[in-house]
Amino acid sequence: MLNHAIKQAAPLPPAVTRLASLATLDAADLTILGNAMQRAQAVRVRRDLMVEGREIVQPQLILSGWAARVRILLDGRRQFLHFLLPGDVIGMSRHSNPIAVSTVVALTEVTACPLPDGDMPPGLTEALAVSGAVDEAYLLAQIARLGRMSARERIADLMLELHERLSANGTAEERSFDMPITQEILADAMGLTAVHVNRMLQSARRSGDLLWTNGRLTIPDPFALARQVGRTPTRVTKG
Amino acid sequence: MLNHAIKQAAPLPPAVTRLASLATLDAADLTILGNAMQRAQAVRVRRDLMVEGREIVQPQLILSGWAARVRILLDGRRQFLHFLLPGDVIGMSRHSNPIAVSTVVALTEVTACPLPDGDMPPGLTEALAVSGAVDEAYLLAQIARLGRMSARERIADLMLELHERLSANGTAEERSFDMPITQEILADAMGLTAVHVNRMLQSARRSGDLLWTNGRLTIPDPFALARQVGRTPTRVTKG
DNA sequence: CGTGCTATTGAACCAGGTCAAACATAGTGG
DNA sequence: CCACTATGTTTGACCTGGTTCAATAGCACG
Repeated sequence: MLNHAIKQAAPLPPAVTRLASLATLDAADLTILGNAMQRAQAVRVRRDLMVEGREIVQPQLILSGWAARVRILLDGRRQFLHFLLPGDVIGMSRHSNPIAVSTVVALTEVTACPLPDGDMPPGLTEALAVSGAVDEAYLLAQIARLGRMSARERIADLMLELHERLSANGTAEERSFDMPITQEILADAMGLTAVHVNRMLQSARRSGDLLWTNGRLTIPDPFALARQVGRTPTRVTKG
Repeated sequence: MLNHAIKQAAPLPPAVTRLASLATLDAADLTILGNAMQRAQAVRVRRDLMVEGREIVQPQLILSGWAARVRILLDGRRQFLHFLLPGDVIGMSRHSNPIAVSTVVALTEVTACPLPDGDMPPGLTEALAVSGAVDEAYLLAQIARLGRMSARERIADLMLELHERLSANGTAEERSFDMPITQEILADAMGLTAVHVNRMLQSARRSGDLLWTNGRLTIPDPFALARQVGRTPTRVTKG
């Protein structure tokens, strides 16, 4: 079938794949999205996409690369709150004169495009609303991880979450995905030190739970690992 | 002035005070709110106001008492994600067929009323939107606390947050407020054990930072304590 | 072929956890 | 009015998961 052949030749961009997984998008939605993506801009590593306390100019959609929401304490301690992957939205808000409640920094080279902040066709509106709900669910998961899981569990649980999220945007394999971050960044996301993260990763590798080489993370048996840490997939809508 | 006299005689309920602090409410907003509050219902301690994974029937507004969002791990470990105080809203969502992403449990006897989930006058709509943004800010603060603060700092920071929030709904004094929870609940909110919370509270009392007696918490010098832990007030709108 | 990250390893240390017992305090029922 | 129970707080002794500090090694890049 022609349609099929075309799809194979030109797969959807990850950001579109993700949004389409959250709500049904029709032609009008895809047009708006396509236009927005024309205005994509590159952001270099370590540059901020958004700064805590500053007015939010426009919501943005991550098209490629990894970013993160981050808080820095006065003495320099750093906590990553949430990773932002292709298809994730930043700076959405439903009220007037919003200011950013966290800084967003690029962890790799990132491309992102501004999103119209006014009215949008219903499919896209719904997708963005669902995206917001999913984000909240991941924030809650992060709290439970930091508050009540051991270092081993935190890392396993986060890897499963990333696998789930990258699967939703079509950029993960069945048991592996690219993870272009350092152990130090992972440590600052998990409330641990880089040294301890290193030791836990080695221990996880020895036990066959996780392998991380050349920027690629492999989870030999995602299902078994999920059972082991008591993880269930994140859902925000019925049906 | 008569108006003044009336206000003194019948101060606004905490929930209204809070919402009015988030957006300008006019007569139409107050009418809707007043009607909703007629349908207030009591919820007993330990009862759930909402269960993770179940469909959200209707958003609710907390009128009195304390509740919390909570996650329980498979082996029974418990993490409170966020405290819910009078004026807080639960179960708001912007998408269709939402399911609850966390359980909400009453920590004390609670009264709450259902909120219309359709269209509302603009002031109330804005207040609820701002409320959602504030909630998100507090979730982020909780992540930073659990991930990167010491036990002492976590407790001090949370107490300052509660003081800020209870001030916004008019139920806190300048340097104290009622805190009707146990040390074990506090521990499960801070990712600590009850034993350690107890020791930290005693140490905080000895150093004059916090006193907690007869269910009332006193912060002798909130301003100094905030400076000490590097805390700045939470803001989500400009102006 | 130095310079700057990132990853790895070892050894000593400590914040916070665990376990167990004692000590309130408030109902509650007899 | 007093035992009896239940829930919460406090204390002590000991233990461990994770940190700290420091040194080494790998690797990309100019």
